[in-house]
Amino acid sequence: MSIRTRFAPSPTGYMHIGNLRTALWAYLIAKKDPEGVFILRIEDTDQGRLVEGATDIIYDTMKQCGLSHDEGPDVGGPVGPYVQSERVKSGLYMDYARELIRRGGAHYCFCDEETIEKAKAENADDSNRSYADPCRNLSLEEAQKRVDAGEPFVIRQTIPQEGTTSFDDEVFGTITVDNSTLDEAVLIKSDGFPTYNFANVIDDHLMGITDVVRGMEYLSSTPKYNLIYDAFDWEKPRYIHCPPVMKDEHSKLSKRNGDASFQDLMAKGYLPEAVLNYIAMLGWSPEGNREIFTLDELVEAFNVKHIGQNGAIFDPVKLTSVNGLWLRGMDLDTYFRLVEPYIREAVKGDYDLKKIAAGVQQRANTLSEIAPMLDFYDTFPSFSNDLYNNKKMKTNPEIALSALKECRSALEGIQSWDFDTLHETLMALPAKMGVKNGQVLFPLRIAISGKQSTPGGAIEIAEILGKEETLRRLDLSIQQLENE
RNA sequence: GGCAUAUUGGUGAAGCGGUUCAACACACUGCCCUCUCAAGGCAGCAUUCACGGGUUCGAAUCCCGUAUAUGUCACCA
Repeated sequence: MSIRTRFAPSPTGYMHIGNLRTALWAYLIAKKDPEGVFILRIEDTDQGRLVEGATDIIYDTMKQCGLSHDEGPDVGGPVGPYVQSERVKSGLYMDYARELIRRGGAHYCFCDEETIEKAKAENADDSNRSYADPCRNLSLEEAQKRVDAGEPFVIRQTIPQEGTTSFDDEVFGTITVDNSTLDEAVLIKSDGFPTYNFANVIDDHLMGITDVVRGMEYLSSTPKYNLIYDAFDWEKPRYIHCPPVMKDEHSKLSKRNGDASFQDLMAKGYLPEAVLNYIAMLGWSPEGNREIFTLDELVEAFNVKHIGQNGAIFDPVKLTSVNGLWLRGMDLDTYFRLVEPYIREAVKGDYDLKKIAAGVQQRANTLSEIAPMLDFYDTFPSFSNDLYNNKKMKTNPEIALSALKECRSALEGIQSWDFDTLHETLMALPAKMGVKNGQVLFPLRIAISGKQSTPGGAIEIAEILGKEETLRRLDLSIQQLENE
């Protein structure tokens, strides 16, 4: 049988990195199987927490990442609908809940909040169970009578008082718990909606999910879900519980914290591919030493056995490094197409943007680093002659002035203003003057850019600036030095 | 508090009882290259795997206890 996995977010806000990683892993696990199916299911049973537009963010994010689902609300599929609120309308969960009651796996409960609180308090001292529902002892006939009479009710799971329940998790191994520690949780709320606990199990079964991929916060409730599978006599799925993605040692990434969301990462100039690449490795490690993977390559390399059990701290610095690797690894044409708008942010003038892109490609780790590097093209910044002082280059304003004058006269005579000619002409100067390359080219670079550091050397910048502008700036800088 | 899970350097991590077992990457430091900054190359960076016991000829690797962290105990998912 082919693998079927699902990503089942609830539309309560935007996608944060931990969620995305779960989606990614679920995708990878499905796609590892050539016949595998990846499903998107929207879990919106909590009507109170729905957030306008949240579903679209989910679609957009998945799309940007290339995580395309084979079945889902927008693309359809054989086991729809794929939105839980729509499934509720068919009465499906209620039907299964009644069936569960018949099978002894659930019962009606009429307790109000007050009695629950009281029962909890009474139980607190002598029992591990936080809530033993008094209604579990009602006879079905009596309960049915009260339901028919219109009394408000919920349906709760009935848990055996004795024994243990255990299951195997692909990541955490065999987990065993005492039934006495399990809550008789609500399955159907008083508004008739199923809770996550119930809808999830029913949907996973009905949709033929073979591998349940989800956060490890569900680890302790999984035995309860298995009890439901057993009561229905259904085959249980494989479980892959994922360790959390942490913000720091103590706290998980939260939606509140802006920089943890996918959209914010995009806004900060990261590539979707790089983000995906990086987060795949939060809690998972590939077999060899390779670290850069495309989505398809991740499918190939991914292996559940290498998922770790520890929470992984999201490290923006490492992400930046991975992003830089992606950026530098692109061919110039692709890179240019991607980066042109970012260059345009800073450079309005009529320059060869592709040449500028080439200079920037080896230096920028994120897209948003690009514009600030390029501010000197449009406007020649004012700068202090102090910039010419550089110990390593063995330069100072005095050396700079003589070098600049030499450059000025050499540059003036150049007819065809291209890189090779420029290179040839300028490289001849240090030899002629009997100084080191840096003592000529460093001052030149400062003189025409006005900046301590630039994405490109003197020759590249002069080429891009053009003859007229280069000489203009050079004159200004020479003048500034002479006035000192 | 009960229950569950985990604990390798600043970070992600490899390692799964014994052939350098403490890989690899980020970060950091130094050097090289170099017309700046980057990039790239090279080197350094845990006598030690939370702590304490035990098992074993031999443990980061198995067992027990302690500590710590996270999760869960909702008519939230």
